[in-house]
Amino acid sequence: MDATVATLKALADPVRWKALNFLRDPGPSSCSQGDHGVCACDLEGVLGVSQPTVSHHMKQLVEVGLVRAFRRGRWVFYELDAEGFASLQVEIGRFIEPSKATKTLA
Amino acid sequence: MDATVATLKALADPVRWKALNFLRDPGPSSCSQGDHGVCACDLEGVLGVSQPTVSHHMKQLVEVGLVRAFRRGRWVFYELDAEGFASLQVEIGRFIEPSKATKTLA
DNA sequence: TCCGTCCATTGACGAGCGTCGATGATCCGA
DNA sequence: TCGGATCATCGACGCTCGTCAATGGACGGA
Repeated sequence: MDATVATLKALADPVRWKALNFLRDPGPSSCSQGDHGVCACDLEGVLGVSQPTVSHHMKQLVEVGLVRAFRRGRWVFYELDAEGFASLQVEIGRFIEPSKATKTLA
Repeated sequence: MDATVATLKALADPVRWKALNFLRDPGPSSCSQGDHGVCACDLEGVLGVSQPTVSHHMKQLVEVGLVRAFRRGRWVFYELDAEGFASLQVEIGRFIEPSKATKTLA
């Protein structure tokens, strides 16, 4: 359950949220090929922060399992990790159903 | 979309996450009647923080629409707001479906 | 092999946030 | 009306986190 809080903390940032939305629906980018994520160099311009800050934020998103990173030659490509969002959606869904005695699973 | 980040920021805290889990499945409490939420006085012991801190955290959860507060006489009762969690679940779900061109809605 | 490009790491600064003690506001019972 | 109990607000402290400039590391082209 602490891992869930860490994932939420990674989501709860305007810059990272903007980055995730760009990964979900990137426009025509310079380096990106479209089928294997978005180049890191594009994020610097989209997010409006410096290159070290981009690296810092993307590292956090990777660590909590919301983003996957691929190295292709000199470039690093990022793409969304659906599993991380799916498990998070499950955790949040537990607060919606009234009281189904959700203690059957550890 | 900024409101979503604010909601996530409210979720991304260990104390508030613990409070929400307690609201979802409270044990036998002293003040609580069970059908209309949990008394604020119980939260102080459960969360392990002081009373002003409890008030501070619960205020944030109410402001973002994750918790509703009812005043009954001298006591304040809190209960989960399913709508807040539902809309948040929708926002997160948008990162799961591959590329459905989700820009049809504003 | 050398150099340029791209990304990661380091160190430091400033803002924001969680926390508490003290105090104020409100609401019953006596 | 008075007093106690419950919650909200205020002010202050300390820590965490986002940010950048500077530097380091890795890769490919010349």
